[in-house]
Formats: sequence, C-alpha cells, structure tokens
Amino acid sequence: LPRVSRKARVARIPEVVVDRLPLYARALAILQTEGQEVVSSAELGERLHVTPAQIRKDLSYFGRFGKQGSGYNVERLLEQLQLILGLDRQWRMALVGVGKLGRAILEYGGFAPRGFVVTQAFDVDTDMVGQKLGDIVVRHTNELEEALSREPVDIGIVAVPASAAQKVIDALVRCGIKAILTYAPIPAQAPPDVEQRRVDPMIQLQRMTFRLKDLKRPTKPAS
Amino acid sequence: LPRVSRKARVARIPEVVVDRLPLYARALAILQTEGQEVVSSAELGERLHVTPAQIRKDLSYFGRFGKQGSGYNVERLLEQLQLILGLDRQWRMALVGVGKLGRAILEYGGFAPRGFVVTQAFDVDTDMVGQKLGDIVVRHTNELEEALSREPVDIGIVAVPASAAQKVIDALVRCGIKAILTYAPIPAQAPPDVEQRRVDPMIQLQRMTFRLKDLKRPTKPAS
DNA sequence: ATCTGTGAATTGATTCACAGCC
DNA sequence: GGCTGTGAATCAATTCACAGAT
Repeated sequence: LPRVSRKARVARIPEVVVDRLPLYARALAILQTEGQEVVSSAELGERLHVTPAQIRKDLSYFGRFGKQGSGYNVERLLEQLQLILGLDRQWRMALVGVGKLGRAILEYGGFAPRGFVVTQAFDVDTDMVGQKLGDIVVRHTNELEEALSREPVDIGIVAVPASAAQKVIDALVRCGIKAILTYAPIPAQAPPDVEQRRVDPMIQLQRMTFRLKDLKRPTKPAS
Repeated sequence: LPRVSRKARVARIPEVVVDRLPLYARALAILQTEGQEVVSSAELGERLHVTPAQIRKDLSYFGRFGKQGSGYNVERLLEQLQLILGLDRQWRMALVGVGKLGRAILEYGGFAPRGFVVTQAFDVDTDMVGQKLGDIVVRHTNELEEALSREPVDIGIVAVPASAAQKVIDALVRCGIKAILTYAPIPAQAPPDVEQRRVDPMIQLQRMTFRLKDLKRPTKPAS
C-alpha cells in the first residue's frame, strides 16, 4: 500500500506553473484576511486574470486540494502552497550594493514579515562601509566571500550598477549561492544551476510602449 | 510594385516575442557602448541566455535586419528595435503613491534618460500633498482625474498599499490610461485593453525558493 | 446543481535544418 | 566558411469537456 503522495508519477513541473504559484498564494492570503473560507477556481481566476481550468491543472501537479461541488478551502490551500514554495521557513539574504536602490530595499518592510531577511550588506563605497543600516553593518564587497563563508545566506540580492553586476554575481556564485535576485538590466553569465531573477521596471515600461505607440499616436501630429 | 514593408503578411506577433525585445535592445545598447559594431545571433544569445534560433525568429516578425555571413549591425538593429518598441519619443507618466517606494521611484535617475518622465505625482497623505519632489508638486489623489484631464499622461505608476490599488487603478482607467506599471502584489480588475505590468520582487523570491527548498534542505536538521 | 481533477484535443512557442546570400 | 531567415517538425502550454464527487 502506498506511503507516498497520491501523485505517484512525479511529473516534471513546467516552469510557467511554478511562476503562477506565488500569485495564487498571494490571492489566497488576501481572501483569508477578507474572511473568505472557500474559493472556486472560477472566482480565484477572475481575480487573477487566469482561467479556471489553468488553476485547476496547475494545482493538480501537486495534489488534490479541492472539494467537488464547493471549491478550495482558502486556509488549507494557502498552507499547501506555502509548503510547496518553501515559505515555511526563514530565508537569509545578502544585499550587494547599498546605493539609493539598495537602501530602499533594506528599508522596505515587506520582506522580513514574509520570511526573507537581509542579514548582510556590502558595498564598494568606502563612505558606506562601516555604516549601520537597520541592524546590519555594511562591509566592503571584497570581504564578501569571507563573510558569506562564515555566515552563509540562501539568496543574493544584486543592486549595483550594471557594469559591476557580473563581478558581483561571479563572487556570489563562488560562495555557492544558487538563487540571485538582481536589479541589473541584463542577466549575468552564471552556471545553469544558479537561478537569476530580474526586477526591472524599465523593461516593463518598454514592453508596454510597444502597444501604446499604435494606440495613441497623436502626441505630436506628423509633420 | 510593393510600397509596404517586405513582410507582406502582418503576422500576429506573439506576446512572448514582444517580452524579449526590450532585452535585446538593452544588450545591443551595452554592445554599442563597448564599441562592438556587429553581432551574431549566437553571440547575442549567449549573453542573454536565449537560443540563436529564437532571436532570429523573433526578429523575423519585424523585418530582415541581418546580413548573412556576418550578423547584425549593432547600431542599426538597436535603432530598429527602438522604433518597434516606440522608444523614439518621450512618455509621460503619473505616479500615484509617494511613500518610501514612490519617492524611490521619483529619485531613481534611470527613467528620464530613457524617455520616461514622471510629470505628476499624487498621494492621499496630507503631509505629502503640496510638497515639491524634484520639480513636481504632489497633489491629493482625489484631484487625479481633474489633473490628468488637464495634463494627460501615457502611463500610470501605482505605488500605493495593496488595499488602495484597485481604487487608484479605477481612477486611472477612467482617465483613459491604457498602460499601468503597478507595484501592487495582485493585478487589479481592469478592462482588457488596459495593460497592467507588475513589479514584484517578493513574487520573484517566492518563485526561487521553490527550487531552493529541495536544494539546500539542511538549514535545520530535521527533528 | 455545482465544482474538481484530468486525459484528450487544441493552440502556441521553440527548435531544427537547410536554402540562400555575403 | 559563416550566418541569416524561415518553413516544417517538434515540443510545450492551454483549453476542452466530462466523469466523478459532494
């Protein structure tokens, strides 16, 4: 008799599916604060602009969380997703680059309550090195490898100018970091087992103007 | 004889293709500053972690920009992509939410040199209203519709708390805005012709922990 | 009556592979 | 010899549609 999960075949899970899971988790968290106990794939989908079938299929890769006739228990599904995503523990992060952007990240209060804690910060600017931001002291970037071997982290955050990003990421890779959140405009070279995710509002803006340009041509009438 | 572009069939362009164009443009801009004049799809692809065939096919939706035997002229291809993406003009943006995040966006120097200019800013905090940030004066959010009808913008930036995002986006939609860059964790309800792009580092982090959790289990040995 | 879970069908995206050109 | 541009082939993702559960 089977001890393992119902899902005997450990189907390879498509990347796009994993991309959507955090979104589902967020929506469920919101529903929970609103006091809703049960949600159907149709309702969840409407909120997220995702088809109900998509949601059901996505979830089916991981188990059977719903109940026919009613839908999904919000609290239970949220718990399951958090488990699947590994959000049931703390993740330590090292921030490299404590310029305006880096400080905004440090001061942003949204990471810690969700289990993502910046435990170390680095910069090359000697004016910043030694300063205390929150409760961590900024160290020089060339101490990064030593510092991380002493006190390892799970994730690196790269908030340095584009020209410096590759070197920083090389150093993080040497420290064995496998996940990097980078604000650099271009992905750096890195081994395939190192996952880089970029945050880049400019790319999003440029993506939107592709459609806008046909939509609202007449800012200046053609000459 | 044809006056129109070589590409007679105006093939529908897949969304994923448009997603990649800004990335190509960025890489080309970098190559240009490095003084490189010609680039092959293979080299570009290596830098961006995209296959050469993919790049060639993506570009082929818009024209024939390369030269057999050598590759693409960096400057020319960059110009073409900027034209395709509508980056050959200025785009005006209204920022809603001038908290820590909003101010970081305003102070961020990266938008303006690329043709994206914040021309108006709004907040509900009466302490912020009236303050001058850079060269724009913060107005109260309930003046948004009047202000935007007087002085329209192309893009809205939403940097308000999640709970306020829907109302703000409703107002932007009423003003005829068709493109919204939002820092809210969940897409808001909006008509299908309004494009919302989200910037959300938390979602990226949660995406990465999905793989990390299997990779580096032993932070705490199991009890 | 309602809504899930899921194979099958469909639609969409990527890669192959090669003709054509430099 | 090297590299583009592109139909054809392959691979992947989404949607359909319905059996089965409550």
